[in-house]
Amino acid sequence: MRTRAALLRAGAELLADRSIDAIAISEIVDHAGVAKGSFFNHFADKDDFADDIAFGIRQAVELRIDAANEGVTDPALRVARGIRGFVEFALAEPRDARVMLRRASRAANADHPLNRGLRTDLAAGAATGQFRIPSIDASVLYVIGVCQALLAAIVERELDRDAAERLTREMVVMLLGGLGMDEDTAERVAGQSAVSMGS
Amino acid sequence: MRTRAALLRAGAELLADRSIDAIAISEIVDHAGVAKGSFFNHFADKDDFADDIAFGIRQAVELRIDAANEGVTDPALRVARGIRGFVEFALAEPRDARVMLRRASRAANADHPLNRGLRTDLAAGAATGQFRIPSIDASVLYVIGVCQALLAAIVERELDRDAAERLTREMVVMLLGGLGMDEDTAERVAGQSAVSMGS
DNA sequence: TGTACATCAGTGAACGCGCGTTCACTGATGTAC
DNA sequence: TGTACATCAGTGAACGCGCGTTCACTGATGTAC
Repeated sequence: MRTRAALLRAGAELLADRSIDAIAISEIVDHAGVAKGSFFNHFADKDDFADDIAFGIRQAVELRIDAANEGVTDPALRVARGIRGFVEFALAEPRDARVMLRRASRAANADHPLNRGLRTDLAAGAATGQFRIPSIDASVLYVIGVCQALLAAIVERELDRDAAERLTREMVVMLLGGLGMDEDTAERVAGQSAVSMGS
Repeated sequence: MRTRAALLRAGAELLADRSIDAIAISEIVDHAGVAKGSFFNHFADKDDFADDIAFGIRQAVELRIDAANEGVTDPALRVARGIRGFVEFALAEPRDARVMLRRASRAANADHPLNRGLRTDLAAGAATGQFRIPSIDASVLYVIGVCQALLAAIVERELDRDAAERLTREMVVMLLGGLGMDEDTAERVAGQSAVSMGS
């Protein structure tokens, strides 16, 4: 299965800059260093191929988010660390992050599986009163928007870890402020979520 | 120039659903009801064509935003009404809004001309103390993110004016909260920006 | 261990369709006199 | 006003390249005996 893996890797690299429709299969196989016919041993067509890549990326992201939030119960901290999980992913796999952002419109709908945890956290925080939000639906959308803008800035500006860390902290403070937390608490939670990141 | 206009209109319709690379020139001219050769009387190639469409859309958006903020000086109200301007655009020209969002990654960089006014407003609000923000740069990004998520929800869910109005108000309240305004003031500003919208 | 055979990922030449692009031509509109 | 000519947007048939897709073949690996 080395061929399949090489194709997926090549595809992810090319998809970071262009849509699948702008990429020829010849380019993909050239980039992967395999024969053209091999492509069709593994994928029905280009769309199937792109879907497989997107699926793999989504799995990798979910892994990071879940790892970031393991054992954490406080809703505000969970939201903050969820954002951190995305940022970690963007720093570790910038090409994959670009592919994810390119396809983001589909993930932006508030019912997407990736957002089920977020919805739960926001509802929990609203229930305890630490979040004061106009509606769960709007707040899910709100968090997604802030998170996407943050990730887009990190990958497009190619920020290093320090710069990304700084920007993330600033964005998380504003994010939590918008969820109704006072400034001091927001700062504290943002700080807490930061110290637990690996360097 | 009826032919050129027909091509641009057809292109905008097709670009709402697919990237330019996934659209054949034959499709565009069929959709526009003109001869294939005519395409090359007006555009050098597909990318040139797509750029022209994007330029036209950006002009239309700028018109709406400028109109929304004419004579308004209060920074918070300007930001809120700027968002309203985008929402108005999304409601009036949903196809164009989809094209804009599809190309949004380019507009997401905080120095984009569309964002020059936003940056000024945020700096002004920070200066008067009505905004308490960690940095201008991060807050520009923050507003862009919230606005894009809002627009994406409106056009993807095909919300009607009432539903869009409700969601917009909720998002603007959270947005202003994140910029450091207290909840009551944020509610008041969101309300003020709403009443001045046309029905 | 050695031999014969089966399997199947991988190969790359070949094919033919559909695409972007060209171009000789048409016909409507404007202009000179 | 009428005539002759120039201009140029618009046309659609034609072309040929590059693409997605196919397929007969190769060679490595596994299995039976």
